Amino acid sequence: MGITGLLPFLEKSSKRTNIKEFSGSVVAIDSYCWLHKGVFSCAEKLMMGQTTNAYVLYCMKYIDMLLKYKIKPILVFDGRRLPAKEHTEIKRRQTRQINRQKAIELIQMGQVAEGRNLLKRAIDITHEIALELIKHCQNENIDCIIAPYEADAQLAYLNISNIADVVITEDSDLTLFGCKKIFFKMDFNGNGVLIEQDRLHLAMNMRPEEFDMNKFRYICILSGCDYLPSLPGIGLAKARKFISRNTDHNIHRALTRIGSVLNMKSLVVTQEYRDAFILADITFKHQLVFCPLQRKQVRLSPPTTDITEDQLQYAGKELDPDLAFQLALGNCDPSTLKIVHNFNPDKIERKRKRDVEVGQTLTLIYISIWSTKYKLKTKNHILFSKNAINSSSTAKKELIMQRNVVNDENTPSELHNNPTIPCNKFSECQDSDENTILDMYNTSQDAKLISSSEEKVEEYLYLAGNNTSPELFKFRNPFVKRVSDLTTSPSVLFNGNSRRKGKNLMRIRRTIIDENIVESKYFSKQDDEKINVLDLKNTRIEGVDLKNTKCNIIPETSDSICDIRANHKPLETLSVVNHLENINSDKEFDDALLLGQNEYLTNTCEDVSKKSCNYSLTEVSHSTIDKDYILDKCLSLSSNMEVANDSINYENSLQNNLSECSSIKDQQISLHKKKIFKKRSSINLVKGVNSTTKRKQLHQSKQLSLVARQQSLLSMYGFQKKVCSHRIPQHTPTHSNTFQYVASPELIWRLGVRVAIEHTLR
DNA sequence: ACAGATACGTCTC
DNA sequence: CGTATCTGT
Repeated sequence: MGITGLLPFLEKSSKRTNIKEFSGSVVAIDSYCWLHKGVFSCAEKLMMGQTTNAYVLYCMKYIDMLLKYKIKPILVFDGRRLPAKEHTEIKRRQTRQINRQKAIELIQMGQVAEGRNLLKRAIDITHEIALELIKHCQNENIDCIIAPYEADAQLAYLNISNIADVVITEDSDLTLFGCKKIFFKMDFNGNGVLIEQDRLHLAMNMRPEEFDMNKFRYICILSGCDYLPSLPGIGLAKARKFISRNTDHNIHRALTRIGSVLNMKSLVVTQEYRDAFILADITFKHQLVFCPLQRKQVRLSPPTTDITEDQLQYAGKELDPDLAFQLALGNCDPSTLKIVHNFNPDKIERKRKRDVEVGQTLTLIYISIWSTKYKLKTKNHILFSKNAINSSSTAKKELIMQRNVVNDENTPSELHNNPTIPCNKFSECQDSDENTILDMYNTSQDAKLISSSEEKVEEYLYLAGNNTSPELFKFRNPFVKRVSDLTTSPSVLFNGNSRRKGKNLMRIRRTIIDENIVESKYFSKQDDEKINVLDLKNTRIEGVDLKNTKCNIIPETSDSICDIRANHKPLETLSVVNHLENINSDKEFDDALLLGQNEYLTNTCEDVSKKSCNYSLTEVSHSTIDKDYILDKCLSLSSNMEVANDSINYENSLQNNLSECSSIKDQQISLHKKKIFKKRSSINLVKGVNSTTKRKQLHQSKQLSLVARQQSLLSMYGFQKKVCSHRIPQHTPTHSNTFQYVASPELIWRLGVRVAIEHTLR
C-alpha cells in the first residue's frame, strides 16, 4: 500500500546517487524491506518450520556494504500493530489467505512451480524471523531497535532527531512522517534514489515559501493512505490541486469544499471522513516512537493541546516503561509481549569499551546508540564528511553533543515534553537553533530557514556536479524501470553490460533451479552424501525451541518401505521428531488463541478415539474438495492466530470452520476406519481432547498445529503416509507415535532418489 | 490526464 | 511493498 504512486510523483524531488555519499554518517534502515526480499529465497524452509539463516546472510550483504563505506547502520523493525492500521491489516491477511488457497489449487493441479511462487507471496515476516537477524546483528555490534508500533515512524524519529542522517527504505510513507532524507531502491552496490524534504516543493509545483509539510501530508492522506482510503476519484494529482488552491488553514473545515474546488459535483464529504482525516493526520504526526537516548517512548512530535487523549491513543498506546525498553531491544515479541530474548546493551558495553577508542573520528560511528558514550552529531559534521570521504580532517570540524545519560539531573517530565532534547538541550554548538528538530510542522518558514535551505540547494548542486555521470539521470524518472538503465547505470559502466546478461541468464535458469530446490533443500544428499545427520539444535519454530529435534537421513531398513514400483536407487529416510515437553507459554493472550484453536479442533474433528487419548492423529483421505479445505486449514493455523486478533473476524472464521468442517466429519470417520492410504495427498489433522490439564493441552495444540502444518506440506510435496511397524498405539500418549511418509512415484522420479520421511511425536 | 483495477516481482547464482 | 499496464471517466 503506502501512498499509491507517490514515488513517481516525487520524481522532481529525487536524484540518483550512491550511499557512499553518506560515508561517515549514520543510516537507519527499514529492515522489513530486506527481510521481505531475503525471505524469498527460503520461503519453503520457513513454512516447513525448518531452520535457515539464508535471509540473515542476505541482509548482512547490505550491511557489509554499508560498513565498507564507513556508514553506521541502525536496523529498525516493526513493533505492535497500530489500531489505525487494522483495516489494511485485515485486507492483507485476506490476500495472503487467497494466495495460499490459489497456491494449493495450483500445486494439486500439477503446476508446482506456479503454486510455490504464490506460496512465497503468502509468507509473513514474524518477529521470530526478525529476531534471528536481530541476534546476528547484536553479535556483530550492529544496532537494532524495534519500534513501539510502525518502523516508519521510528525511522522518521531517528532521522528528525539527528540520530540517523538518512533512512533506507522502499516505503514511500516515510516522506509523510517528516523524514529529511530518504534513500530508496538501494542495491548491493549502494546505488539508489535520494529524496530530500527540502526539495519536496519541486514535485508539488510550489514555491519553497508556499510549501510546508502540513500541506504535503494533507495531499498524501487525501490520495489514500494506510490509515484512510481516499474519496472516490481523488488521487495525488487532484489532492495537490485542491491543497494548492485551498487557503483555509483549518483543514477539517476546508475539506467540505473539495467538490466545489475540483468541480466534482457528485463528491460528498461526510463528517465521518473529515473526522477520520484528522485522526489519520494525528497518526502521522504524533505516533508513538522509542527514543534510544532517553530510553523511553515518546511522540514523534509533541501533541498540541487540541488533541484529545483518545485521538492520541489511536496513534499508539504507551507501554509500561520497562516493557517498552525490552520491546525496543527486541527482547519482547510485539504481538504477545512475551519475553523471547535477553539482550542487555549495558552488559555488552563493558566488553566493548576496550575495543573502542573514544575521541577518534571514525570510532564515532561504531558506538552503539544504547551506549552512554553515544554522541549525537550535528548537521555540519554530516555536510563536511559528505564532501570529504575518507578524509581524517573532518575531525576538526566535528561538532558533537553529549548524550543524555539516563538518571541524569534532568527530570523525566522535562524530557518528555521535548522530544528535540537530544539536539537542543545538550547542544554545545552555536548553530543548534538550526537543528531544531521539528521544523517540518511549522506553518511559516522564517528567513533563517529559507536561507539555510538555499545553502543546502547549493550543496546539493555541488554534489550533483561532482557526480560521475549526473546527466544520465537528469531528465529521467528514476522510479521508472527502463531496460536501457541496465546498461547506463553508473554501477554497470565499469562492468560493461555483463550484469544485464547475467540477469537474463538467471531468468532462463530460474525455472530449472526451482525444480532442483525440492531436491537440494529438503531431502537431498545435501551436496555431500556423507553428511547424514543434520543437527537442528537451534531451530525455533512457532516460538518453541526444539532443542531435541533432529533430522536424520538414515539408510533403508528392511521394514521401512514397500514401494509399488521396483526402484534401484537407495532409499533415504528423513526423520523428524517433535518433542512436546519443551513448551512454556504463559501469556493469557496466547492461551486464549490456542483455546480457540483447540475448541475448533475438538468440536469439528471428533473421531472414534475421542474419549480415551490425550491426543491422536486422524488419517484423512478425502475427495478433492475436502482436501483443499483441510490443507488450507492446516496451513492457515498460524494465521488464524492473527485473525483472532480481531474478534469479529475471528468469530466469523470460527463459524465458517465449524460449518465447513462438520460437513466432512462423517466422511472422515468412515475413512479412518477403512484406513485408506492409497491417495497421494493424504493429510493428518491433529486433535486435542479434554483429558489433561488445560495448559498442557493448549501447549500441545500449539505444537500440534506445527506438526499438522509440516505434515500437510509433506503431502503437498507428494509424500504419502504409511504406518510404521513400530508405531505405538494411540492410547499411550506418553510414548512416541511414528509415521512414515513415502515419496510418491512422481516425486521419486523428480528427486532422482527414493525418499521416506519418518515423523515422530513424543 | 487522472484514478483505479489487475497482474506480477522481490532470492539463489 | 513496489512497478507496469490497461481501462474507464
